[in-house]
Amino acid sequence: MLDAAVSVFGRQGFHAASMDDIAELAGISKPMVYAYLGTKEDLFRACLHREATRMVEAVVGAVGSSTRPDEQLWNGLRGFFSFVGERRDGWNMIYRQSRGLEPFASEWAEMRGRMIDIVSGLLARAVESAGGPSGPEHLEPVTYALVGAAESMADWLADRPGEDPGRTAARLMNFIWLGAEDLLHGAVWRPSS
Amino acid sequence: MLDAAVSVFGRQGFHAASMDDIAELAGISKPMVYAYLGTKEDLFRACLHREATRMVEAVVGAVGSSTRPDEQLWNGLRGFFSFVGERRDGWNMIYRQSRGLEPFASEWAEMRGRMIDIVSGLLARAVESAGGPSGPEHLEPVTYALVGAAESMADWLADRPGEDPGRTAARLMNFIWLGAEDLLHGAVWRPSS
DNA sequence: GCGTAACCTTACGGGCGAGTAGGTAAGCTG
DNA sequence: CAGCTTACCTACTCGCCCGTAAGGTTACGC
Repeated sequence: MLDAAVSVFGRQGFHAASMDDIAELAGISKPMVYAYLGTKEDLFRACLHREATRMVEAVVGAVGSSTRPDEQLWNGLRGFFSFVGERRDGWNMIYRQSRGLEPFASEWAEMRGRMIDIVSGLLARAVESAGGPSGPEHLEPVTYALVGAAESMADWLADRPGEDPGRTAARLMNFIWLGAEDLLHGAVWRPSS
Repeated sequence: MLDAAVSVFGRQGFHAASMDDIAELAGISKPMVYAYLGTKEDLFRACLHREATRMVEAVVGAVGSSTRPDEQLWNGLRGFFSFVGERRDGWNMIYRQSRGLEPFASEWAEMRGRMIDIVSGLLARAVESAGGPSGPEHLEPVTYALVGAAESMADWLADRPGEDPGRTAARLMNFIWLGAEDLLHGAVWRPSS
């Protein structure tokens, strides 16, 4: 039943989706939806919460307890891309439909903040183990860049059913890590003039 | 008048925004809005088109005709972040409100595709001038990663009025280029096992 | 056979907002 | 000044869709 809601919301968005559509897809009638899950807003919130939690769990679970920072990142990315590959609708809902929608902005920001924190902590440990120079305020924007890159590639992946999530993760990993490695050791790019 | 619409749409989203709100903010009455710009959908489309065009122009103009690939990328990023810093509402509209909204998905995809093409072409020249190995099908996903990273940092920037766009561009440039440079010369990261 | 309770339906109220009809007032034209 | 055009507004219609009230169906106790 939440699945039906996620599917409809993911495809149509909060406003365009009607409760009748959701009820129909779930194979029940509208008052049942209200009986079980309350208003449309409650329903959307519940869906978003569930999908976001699953996503975070997928990533955290994949990162696991491996030791080397690059391996942690690699595992996390694979977990993330697998999640997106498997749960298209959930991803649509989180990434394409919840962002900037006023009643849910705080929920969304909180869950994305959790994601940022995970990655940020991961990077911090990487910096530490490499003895690099960056303080936390250098780290935060870089974390956003990394997460954004992953999201964008996930979206690319979501529209290409033939692609292998692992392969996509490897591509991104190359891009990130070969850059990050230089950065971790203090290399700096500067404009020429 | 389009400015008013962009502002309201950017903050509220297509559905939550009412034509009365827009008319009021523009200082005219609703029938005027309809007379000049047609239906709500037309209006949204016009706004999106204008803002996206301005954004692309800002980037293309900033890339200019400089020669070195890293300089081109650097200039393009500065143009992009300046745009976002200056035209908050436009950015909100493009990035937070148009994505995945069914009636506008094709418009959005087209304009983002243009952005992707620009960056992709830029990368292709960089690869060529470095004599690197990557074919175009390796290039496309990397372009998505790069664009996604820029978008995410732009969003980070949009919520932090104190930040300097140039500084943000430099951060991203470091992250991207020090990674890209390795890649351009054929370096590859691999999982350990 | 009749109450009744759990469960689900159809079918409606009501509000909100897109889009419009029709009116007002001011500027030309003769 | 009469007649026409332009520019704009107030005030309405109408449809959509959230949320609910009222009614039907099955299962069980007595």
